[in-house]
Amino acid sequence: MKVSASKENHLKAIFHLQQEQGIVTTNALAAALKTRPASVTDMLKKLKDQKLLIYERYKGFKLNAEGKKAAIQVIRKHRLWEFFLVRKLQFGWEEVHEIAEELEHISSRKLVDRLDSFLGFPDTDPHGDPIPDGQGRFHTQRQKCLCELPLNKEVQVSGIASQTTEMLEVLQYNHIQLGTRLEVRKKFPFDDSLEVKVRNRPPVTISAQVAKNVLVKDDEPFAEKR
Amino acid sequence: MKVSASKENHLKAIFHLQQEQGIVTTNALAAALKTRPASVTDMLKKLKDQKLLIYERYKGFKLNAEGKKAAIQVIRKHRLWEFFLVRKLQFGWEEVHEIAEELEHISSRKLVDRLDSFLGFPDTDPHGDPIPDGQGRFHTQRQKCLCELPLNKEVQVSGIASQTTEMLEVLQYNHIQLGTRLEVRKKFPFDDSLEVKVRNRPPVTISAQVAKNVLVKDDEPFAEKR
DNA sequence: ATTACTTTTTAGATTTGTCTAAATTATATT
DNA sequence: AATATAATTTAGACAAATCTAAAAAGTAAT
Repeated sequence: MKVSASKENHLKAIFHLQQEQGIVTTNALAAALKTRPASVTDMLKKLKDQKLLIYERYKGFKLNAEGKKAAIQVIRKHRLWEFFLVRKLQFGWEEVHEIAEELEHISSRKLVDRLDSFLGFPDTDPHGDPIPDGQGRFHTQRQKCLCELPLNKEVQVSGIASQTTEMLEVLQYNHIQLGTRLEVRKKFPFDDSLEVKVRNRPPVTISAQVAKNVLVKDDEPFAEKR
Repeated sequence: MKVSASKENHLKAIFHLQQEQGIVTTNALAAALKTRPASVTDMLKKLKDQKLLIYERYKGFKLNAEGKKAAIQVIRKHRLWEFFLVRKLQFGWEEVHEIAEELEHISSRKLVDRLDSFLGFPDTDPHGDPIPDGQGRFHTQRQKCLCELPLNKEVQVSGIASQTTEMLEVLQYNHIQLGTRLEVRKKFPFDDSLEVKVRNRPPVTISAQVAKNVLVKDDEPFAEKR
């Protein structure tokens, strides 16, 4: 049973959404994929027919075991290719997402496994997201986000949750990137913005929207992967 | 102006055919692509509209300068990925064609150039075919085939023209692969089959059909690429 | 040059994935 | 509970790439 590139994109997006929400809605998925609700409905029917999805109309939906397995394989491919692009081809971590969106649809299972081995079985991609192994298991925890951090504790940026160019622009402007050491100095309850102190720099203010997407690891130094 | 994967496949096939024939026919292209003449005609119109093709109905067709440039870029991608798969991911040279057929449609130009650099700017792919550089120039000559070789001259296999599994099966059976040193001992005019002596092995007989697809380089040792 | 054959093209259908606009179902408010 | 609003689905259309069957154009052979 074949899964097209478009279906893979839907599976992946559903997987991510249901991580947060449990059940996924048509509108949310349409927004995530930059497509229309009607198109999502069309696709849902196909995915249901292929028994990858639990879905009843007007009721929301989520992946079943098969669907999750398929989605995780796509995520695995995406993250391995990102790792390859950054570590082997010297791409910047902020420019690999788009290319990996294409590479993730190459179908050969053997290719993915060989690539994994070639890269030394990494467990974290260049944005800090965990890379599932060949059996779909994650070996790394998801990082905490800046907004749920105690004050005045120095941490290190270990991942960026969203990779829109707009987001990355803000981060670059504030000299925050993967590996940056920083601490949260103050929280403003009015808009949940944060005052953040980056080592050796004046403090800057970060909106809640941005903070939500900056993932950090407590303390231990950022290990450069070879 | 976008060129879909299918269009790229057509461009590539036309390029190869016009190397041999100068002008290409609808039936020949349909056969090469395992599609139908009617489908080819449809695609020809699109390629003509995109000004990649010189084409008048019922008259045959060929790529113009733009079309050739586009085709060569696809060939470049295909052969670089094949090289990558064999040299970096330890694939056998007989199994990479299919995967490269997918990888060749990844669009990022930067990716291709970085890959080229990462691989050390190889000029020959694992089947012995020349890899064009970033400007579309070929730096290597096409190899001669076994059937047009003088008798009793030791040469080295530097390429396999066709990669069907059936072909490769015959070669494997006769212990012929990339790098094998051999010489042609005798030609049988009746069916153009050849008696071939592989170094350190008893002589074997090779059909004309197979010989046509075994490409060799005169003498100089097979340089292992790093 | 007329007929027979081959090649190529056209006409019309199909599949996949998308869309808009309208209809339907669910939810929220009074 | 009735109604307004929001979310979702259906209906119908479209573009891309393919197909089959039939028509048209070109080629060859007497």
